[in-house]
Amino acid sequence: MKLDEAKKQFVAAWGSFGSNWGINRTMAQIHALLLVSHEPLSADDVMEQLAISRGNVNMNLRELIDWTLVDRVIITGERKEFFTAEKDIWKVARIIVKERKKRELEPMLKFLDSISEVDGDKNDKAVKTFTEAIENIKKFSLQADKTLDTIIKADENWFVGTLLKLFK
Amino acid sequence: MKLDEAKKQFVAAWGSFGSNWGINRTMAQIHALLLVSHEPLSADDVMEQLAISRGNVNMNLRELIDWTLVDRVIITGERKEFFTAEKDIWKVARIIVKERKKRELEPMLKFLDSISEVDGDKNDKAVKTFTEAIENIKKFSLQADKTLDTIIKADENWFVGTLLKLFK
DNA sequence: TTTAATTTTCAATAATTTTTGAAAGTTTGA
DNA sequence: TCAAACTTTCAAAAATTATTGAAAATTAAA
Repeated sequence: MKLDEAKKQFVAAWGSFGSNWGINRTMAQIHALLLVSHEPLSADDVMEQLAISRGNVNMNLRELIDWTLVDRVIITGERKEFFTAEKDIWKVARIIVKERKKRELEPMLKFLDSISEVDGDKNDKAVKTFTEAIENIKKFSLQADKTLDTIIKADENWFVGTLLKLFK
Repeated sequence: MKLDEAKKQFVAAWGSFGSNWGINRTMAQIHALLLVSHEPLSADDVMEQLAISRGNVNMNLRELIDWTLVDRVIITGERKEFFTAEKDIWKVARIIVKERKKRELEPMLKFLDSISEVDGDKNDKAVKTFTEAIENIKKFSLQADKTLDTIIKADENWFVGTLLKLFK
């Protein structure tokens, strides 16, 4: 397969993969494009290669920078800004875990606390089912939170070593 | 807080949580409603409590059953079908992991295999960057696949025991 | 400064996804 | 068998989300 064709397919696949995960398609495509580029790209490069508008590129690049998945780079002698993506996939995974935890899990934990106390007889089956469900979800989420924290802090070697051994 | 109010808030929260994860909001809301119900609900109950149409309820319940998150139950003397959700949150998590792995990770792995060989000089920086990126993503995905398999097979005790200890 | 290059914003528009609801299909009891 | 109860389907409509592109803002060279 030709390099350009393979790149194109990868960008498309990564885009649809991302959109399963609440990340918009274009954002994932730009990320994919930068992941497989051997040199930094300008906004114009991205516009051209993905055939999308300047505004769209700008907004999604900003979002990627916000996630710390992409960095602006200065190229001497160039007026334009250029962009590169973090290439270490373990680091990428840790960044995504960290961001999603912050944006989703932590608010959920806060919310669960806020509804854990309901009026009424604790022996009432309806009340009991509800409070037990919430308690279990809270326990689970706290555990997930801790586990994810450890993963975020861990490096690849820890992962491949300890965890892989554990999961033989 | 009153039980009904707490339930309503939980359903709304679970719905928006779900939609971050590529699960449609209504599907997540129906799941939430069943999670905190002490008795099975009929399609009419769901329609009424969530104020949504019959068709919508039907389609999303079918999807939930397909995911094995919800079961049909027969109530003697009743003509209608009723529905309950799996209440064990660890089991729920394992089901979701399993389904998403099947629907997303496995196709991605297949795809990565299909583009790993590109024409051209292996010393060409562009080719090298691409093949290395794909190889790394493949390695990562294979590792994730294995790890998730172990999690799917594990039970809660294993989780809380071994994994929690590991993650002190 | 001034001006040209570049980036950002955002209202309008387009694309996509979800929901509705009525008609068609199925099941069950009499 | 019939008919009422219930479930499923799916085209059209509504809601949501993403994209465009031109104008405004910013930046940097001269």
